[in-house]
Amino acid sequence: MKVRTIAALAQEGGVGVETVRFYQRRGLMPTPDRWSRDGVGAGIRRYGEEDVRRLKFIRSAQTAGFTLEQIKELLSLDAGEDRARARVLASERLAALDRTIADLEDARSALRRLASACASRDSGPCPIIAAFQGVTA
Amino acid sequence: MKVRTIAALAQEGGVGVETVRFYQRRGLMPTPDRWSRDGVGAGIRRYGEEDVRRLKFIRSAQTAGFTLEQIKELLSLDAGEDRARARVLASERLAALDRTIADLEDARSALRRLASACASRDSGPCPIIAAFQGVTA
DNA sequence: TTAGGTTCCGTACTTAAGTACGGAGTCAAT
DNA sequence: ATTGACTCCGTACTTAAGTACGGAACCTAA
Repeated sequence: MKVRTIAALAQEGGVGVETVRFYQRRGLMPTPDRWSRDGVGAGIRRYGEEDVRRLKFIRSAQTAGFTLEQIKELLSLDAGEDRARARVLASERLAALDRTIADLEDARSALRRLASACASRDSGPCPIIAAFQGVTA
Repeated sequence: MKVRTIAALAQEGGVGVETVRFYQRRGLMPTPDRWSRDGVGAGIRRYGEEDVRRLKFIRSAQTAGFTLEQIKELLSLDAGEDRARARVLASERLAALDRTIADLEDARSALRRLASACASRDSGPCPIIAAFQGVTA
């Protein structure tokens, strides 16, 4: 099993070192014991595959719109028995996500209107505010 | 033309009074002159249809992912002549929006996997972290 | 005309998610 | 053994977008 320093872990997870530390403080990532290969001195903390998976999960869950607090709960559920709670969190987020996606799709069509309203020729104002009228979001 | 107080304006725009004030401080909303119907005293500021449209536009543009700073620029473009700049802003945002929507759709399918992975029966842990593996976002 | 609800304004506080800093300890290569 | 990079840790700062507060001015209905 490959071990890595916090910098290598952070890089694999696509975040900065300080962010990993921040997740540790918030209880989302473990703070493994320090150790040195030669057993001399206090050593530094080293990280494994599990930590990489965990870190990547945090990033994906964030993309899904979970807050760090909720992700923390998800991580605890991953190890626990409470499937019902997991389903609740997933389906609530799913519903919110569907709303968000719908809103963004409305926004996209408003932007398309805007782009084409301002496309023809190169002089005079284009009605930016008007391009967004009628968007319910 | 109907005039309204700041509270009525805020309500039509779906925001709080303090938010309207905040937009004024940031230069996104005008701060109309005060006046009283009977001409006595300093009066209060009153708002019209244009302000309502402007406020609603700000909210929609926010949904589209523009920052307040960018929205401020859009508002100035709405009155100006720089169509090219408007197209740049719109198309940049459109590209970002497409990426975001794609990411959210990935997240949605991960959540679906999660929900169904935790659906069957009611005991034992469900692999929350694993349900998100393979999501590029 | 007076009571109460609003408005106005400046200033301060909040939240989420980082980001930065500084000094001391540790590691790896020369 | 030294040097330069990296780690550790506590604390402080940042950013975006609000939210809240408090006192003075203002407006409206009774």
